[in-house]
Amino acid sequence: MKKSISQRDIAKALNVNVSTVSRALKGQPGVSDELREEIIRLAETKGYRPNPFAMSLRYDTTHTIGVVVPDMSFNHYAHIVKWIEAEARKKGYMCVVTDSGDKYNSEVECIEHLLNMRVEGIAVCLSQETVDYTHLKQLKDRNIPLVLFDRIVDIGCSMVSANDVDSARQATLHLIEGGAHRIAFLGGPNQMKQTIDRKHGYLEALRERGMVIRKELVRCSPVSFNSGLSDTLELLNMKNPPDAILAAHGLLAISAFQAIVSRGLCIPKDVAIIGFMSDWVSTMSYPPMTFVKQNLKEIGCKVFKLLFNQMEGDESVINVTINARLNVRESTWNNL
Amino acid sequence: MKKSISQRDIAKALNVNVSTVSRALKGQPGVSDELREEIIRLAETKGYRPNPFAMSLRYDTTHTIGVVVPDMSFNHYAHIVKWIEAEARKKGYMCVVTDSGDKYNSEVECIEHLLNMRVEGIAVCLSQETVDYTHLKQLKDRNIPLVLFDRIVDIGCSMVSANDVDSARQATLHLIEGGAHRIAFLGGPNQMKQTIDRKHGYLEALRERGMVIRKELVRCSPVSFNSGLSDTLELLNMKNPPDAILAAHGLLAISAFQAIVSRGLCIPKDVAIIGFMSDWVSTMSYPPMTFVKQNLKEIGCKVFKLLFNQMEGDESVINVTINARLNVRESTWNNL
DNA sequence: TTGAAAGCGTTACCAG
DNA sequence: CTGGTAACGCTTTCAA
Repeated sequence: MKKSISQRDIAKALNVNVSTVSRALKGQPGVSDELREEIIRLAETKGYRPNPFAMSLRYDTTHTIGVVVPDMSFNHYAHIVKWIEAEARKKGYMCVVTDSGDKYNSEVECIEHLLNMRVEGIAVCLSQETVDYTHLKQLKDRNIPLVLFDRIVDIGCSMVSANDVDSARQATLHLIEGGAHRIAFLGGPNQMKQTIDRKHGYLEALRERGMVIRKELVRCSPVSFNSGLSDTLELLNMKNPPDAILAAHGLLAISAFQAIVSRGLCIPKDVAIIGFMSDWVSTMSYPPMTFVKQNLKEIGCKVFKLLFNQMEGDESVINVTINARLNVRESTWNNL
Repeated sequence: MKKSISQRDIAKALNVNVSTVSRALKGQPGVSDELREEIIRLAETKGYRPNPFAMSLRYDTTHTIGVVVPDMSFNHYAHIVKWIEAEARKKGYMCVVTDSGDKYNSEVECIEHLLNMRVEGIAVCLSQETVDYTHLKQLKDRNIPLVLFDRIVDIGCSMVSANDVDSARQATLHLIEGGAHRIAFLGGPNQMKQTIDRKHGYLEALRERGMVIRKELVRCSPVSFNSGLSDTLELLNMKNPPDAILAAHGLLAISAFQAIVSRGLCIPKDVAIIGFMSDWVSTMSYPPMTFVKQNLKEIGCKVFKLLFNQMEGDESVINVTINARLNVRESTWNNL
């Protein structure tokens, strides 16, 4: 790799002092116009770029943020990252993206990796395994801005998430209004606030409508295609199988859908289904799936904004909820 | 942000010289065992981390790579990035991911952004607009390792891509064997090598089987949902509409599929379809879509490996092809 | 208007 | 075995 040219190189070539070059390039007073022009010209022709590492050393600032997501190959997370990165770049920030693979250990490693890099702020979407938050609280002690998003937990830092309780409630109400009597809930591990909230909304709707809550219809397992598949198959094997399913994660929605189809059952006649999931898949399925649509762009932009404010010194802890809303398609009864 | 502690801090606390601390921490000879132990202990309790920026300054090396993709919210690219990042982190490299939004101007900006960051290598998946490669050739002049992937172009650097010609050929042969007589091709802009190659494979198959090549069935437009939709609708409006479609990009496959369905046509009876696309969507569609499956993990890992080798000084230009293969489902005739 | 020097964190080299 | 110092690229303060 060719060595890049420095202010010193320019100074030498022009037989002036580095400090003069620095002033000239920064547009500071104290350089004659002709000399300044000459310096700038040479800098441009030689392709001078300020060395951000020297800058970092000097100012103890890195202009870099870190992001941790559970799985970049899952559209939902990647889509949010896209907008975090876009906003960051607009403000001149680098964005180091890391993938925890939905594992706690790896999440800790990612944070460690980012700390080593001296990022100025970190945005995290928790892994489904995470129940210990010391690696995050540690950030607070070190005064490193932190924003949780999507899968959050209340540890006293800013967060951005969907209105999980209410959107799940709305979805469940929609199923009830369509005539479902035995609505199953498919969620992630029970320690995840996201799962708890969505389950909460589900239960709330049932209570509101005076429906019986059946524990056996509530399945909370690790988020994975296989667990979604087997949970759904078990549900369908019951003496009294559910006539509707609310899947609280995209993967679970996909696997539940396929389980239903594999049984030769008709959607929504035999079993209706609603998923928290992304547009493409829900549009392409047959029948098209009713889904809870989240505004991923808004989430991503807001995450960076909160992070940025914190990095600028704003100490306030803000909890932002981005409204998701139900898009009704044919996997439920869209003729109500 | 709390100032992190440095070797100097440790040295001061222990009343020794920084250079001694440095040696102790690096495990170099020239420090008494007791002193070394004391230094290490203090470093640990104080939470010392080497400052990578000081390191970068010292060695003119950054341990950072950059990635440019057209659209992180599109699963295909995000999935590749996931594995580039994973491999990079394994080797202690930071991975700065940027999203060009499939725009040439933005791609140039991304490269610029990465160069400012002094990344040691860059992996690029070209935007569909890119026809001018000076921003990439410039990297060669500056001796910055470059690997192109997925959407590549031959400018004398290492590349990783799918066997586009042959997989398109295989897909087309499959359509022909299923009885299709008028096979349409849906591709991206004509300057994209990926489109050219896939079209080439398509034409090769037609010629092989002695079929007439109909120019009006070949549609190359910008890659977007809307263009795929309107191109397909126009095809279906023809006096002699196609009885099969080969869609050379995931978005085009999705939009073509929906266009066909919106016309009330039956897949594959009226129109068969094969797409270059990702697993989830093709599994969830009805009927499940026959698709060209790429090994995205292998692509991502290989990209980093090539980049890494170059960063280690390997000058060889390597062109890797990762075999994709046809997964036959019900959007074509899977009973052949 | 310009130059010289110190400092950011680290390492390498040379002296003691 | 340990200390001092220069160097990496840049900015800032002070002196000329």
